[in-house]
Amino acid sequence: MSNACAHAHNHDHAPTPDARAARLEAAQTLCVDSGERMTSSRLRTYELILEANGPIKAYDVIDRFHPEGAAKPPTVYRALSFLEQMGLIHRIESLNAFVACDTHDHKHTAGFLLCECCGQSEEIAIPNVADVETRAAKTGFRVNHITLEARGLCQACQTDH
Amino acid sequence: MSNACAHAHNHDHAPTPDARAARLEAAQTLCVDSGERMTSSRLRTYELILEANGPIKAYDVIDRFHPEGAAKPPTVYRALSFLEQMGLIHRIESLNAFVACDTHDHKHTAGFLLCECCGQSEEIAIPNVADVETRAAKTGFRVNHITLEARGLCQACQTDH
DNA sequence: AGCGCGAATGTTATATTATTACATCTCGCT
DNA sequence: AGCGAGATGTAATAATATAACATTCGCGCT
Repeated sequence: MSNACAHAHNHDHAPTPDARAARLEAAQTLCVDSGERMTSSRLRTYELILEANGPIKAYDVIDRFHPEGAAKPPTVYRALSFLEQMGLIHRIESLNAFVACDTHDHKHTAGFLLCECCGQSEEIAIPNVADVETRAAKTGFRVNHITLEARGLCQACQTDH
Repeated sequence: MSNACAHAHNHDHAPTPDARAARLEAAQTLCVDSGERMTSSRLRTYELILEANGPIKAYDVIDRFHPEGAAKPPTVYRALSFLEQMGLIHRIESLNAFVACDTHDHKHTAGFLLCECCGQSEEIAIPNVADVETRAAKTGFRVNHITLEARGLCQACQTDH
């Protein structure tokens, strides 16, 4: 999480331990139901992302992976791609970071409001996906995936300043 | 430019040499009018981006910078930030690449259609900027900048396949 | 239980992308 | 000419991500 400015940033968004446990459980179920394996490195990666208070960098996951020392990068990058494919996490392109999916149905496309001050993110539905597709279709372009990331200031960071 | 598939990709989009010269000229003017200096490394960087047939990576600019050998990274990264601040180029977050701004007024925010096959990009106005801002405002978030990148297949690449 | 297969992981090395830090130079101004 | 701010040069290194190949694991089959 970035910390570009002076004030406190004590507006927490990470799920509570109970909520995390429930999400880990649900993720297990989701994988089993899809015929995929929720292995320990995938679970550990997901856990660290859930614990993070906002988007977290791959190398922060790598560093926190083991109590005694860092994981090897491929371990974590593989888990990240898996979790992304499952829709359990999203990659934030403009931050090179990852955040847990916040919707119940684990859609693979979502928009984000990214606070430039406290680093937290809010997942939003992309308004009018259809308009983007319509515009694209004007030149015959077929859309597979939309990245929408709005940077700015969250309410807490506006009032803190 | 990526080349993920077999077919020809002979659908060129780079500006003609004449058009490039005009754009370089216009960029000079824009800088002078804003009290900025269009120095030789900035100009060379912009030229290489204009010559590219789609988004170009920083290190491709670095490699092509001098006839006899590569530039030093800070030279090019500094020029890239300058050009981006001037609105002459855009950064494509999902590709870690840069593309010349295609609009007359050099707006700092634009959307992109990115072909996953031929690697070319088309700059579009972001549909529904207002909708994003309205949605953001619901939680008190103030938007500074929107990144919109739609990946998919351009018309040429659909028909080629 | 033992076997075989494909998926997942381990391991090492390296590729790619980007920045820091500090010395030096250039240009416009006086 | 001399100053100051902005721009550049230079070396080193940080941060992000993948390639390649060996090994192990889980699971269905016999």
